[in-house]
Amino acid sequence: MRSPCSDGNNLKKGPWTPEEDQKLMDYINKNGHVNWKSIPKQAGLNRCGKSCRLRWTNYLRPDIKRGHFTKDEERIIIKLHSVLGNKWSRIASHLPGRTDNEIKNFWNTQIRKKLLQMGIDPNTHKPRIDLNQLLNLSQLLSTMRFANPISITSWESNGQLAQIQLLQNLLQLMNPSTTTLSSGPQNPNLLNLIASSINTPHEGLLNNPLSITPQAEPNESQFSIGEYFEGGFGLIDLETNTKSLGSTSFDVKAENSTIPALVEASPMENKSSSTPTSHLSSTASPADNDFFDGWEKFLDDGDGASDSYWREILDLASSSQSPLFCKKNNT
DNA sequence: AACCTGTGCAACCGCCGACCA
DNA sequence: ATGGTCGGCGGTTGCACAGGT
Repeated sequence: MRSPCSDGNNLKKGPWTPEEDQKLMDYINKNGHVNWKSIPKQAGLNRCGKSCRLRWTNYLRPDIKRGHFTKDEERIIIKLHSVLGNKWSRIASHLPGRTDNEIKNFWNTQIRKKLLQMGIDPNTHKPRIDLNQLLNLSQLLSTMRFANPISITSWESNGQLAQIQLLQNLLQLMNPSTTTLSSGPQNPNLLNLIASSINTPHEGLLNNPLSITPQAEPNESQFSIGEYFEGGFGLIDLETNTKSLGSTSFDVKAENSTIPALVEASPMENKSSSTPTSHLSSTASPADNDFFDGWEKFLDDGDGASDSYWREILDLASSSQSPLFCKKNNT
């Protein structure tokens, strides 16, 4: 049985007038709201109960805090969203005076946009990687540079950017229209390998505890720094693009951290964004081997003239101490 | 001045789970 | 056990407004 709001009766819809607001406020202030369905009739409103409830909870409630979101609120929202996903009411429960609707709107109109501009997938809270971005590695490096400037700087000073450039060239060869690689360039294994390779082994996953205050449900209140960065750049100041590892709301105990794992920005992955899923670990996975197996197959399928050239590159990659390929060495 | 486009936000819709008879 | 009702939630829509052409 559908709610009367959806039926073809003569109940009013659309924006509320000041008179309607006053009627609803007067009634609820006097009688409270036990049964929303009965409220419209008793308050003299030609609205459905659902509409009244929405108007009250999102607008008329006396404890609603209106106005712009503060920086702290913004950080909390991003942080909680990285853990909870689109659970707006749960997020709102951590922000006194803010409604789920308000937070949802704020996310969709502002935070989401900012994250996208920063190259961060707002669903996964990770750098967005698609083929175009892979082919434009400078953008990727720019994202990584602010995520972990020390690491990137050391790469540059070690001349390892040349190897990154090499990787870029490799990727360019994986154009779907020309490659015979069965798994294809969008293979998550490839992207994961690249991402995991970028995490230098000496930095590793720290798994230092990171607590959120006030305490909430266990899965909301505690997660590791590794999960945090996998979960997103929650504490990055969106205005300045600088990391802010201390705030009034979060007690961040670990500052030294790994570069966030990179993932493929695909709709399928976004489906599972509400819970932090397992991503790249510091140990190589079979997926890594699949990547190299794929390359070997690619080489085998190629013409003989270029074989030695590509095999040389692959050997170099396999034996390199470069962070880019360290996972292969770990196997 | 008129039109177009983008943005922000209030409100609605449809689904789901809890509760109850 | 079942079906109806209700409240809550997340996704989506539509409107008002601002800024640009």
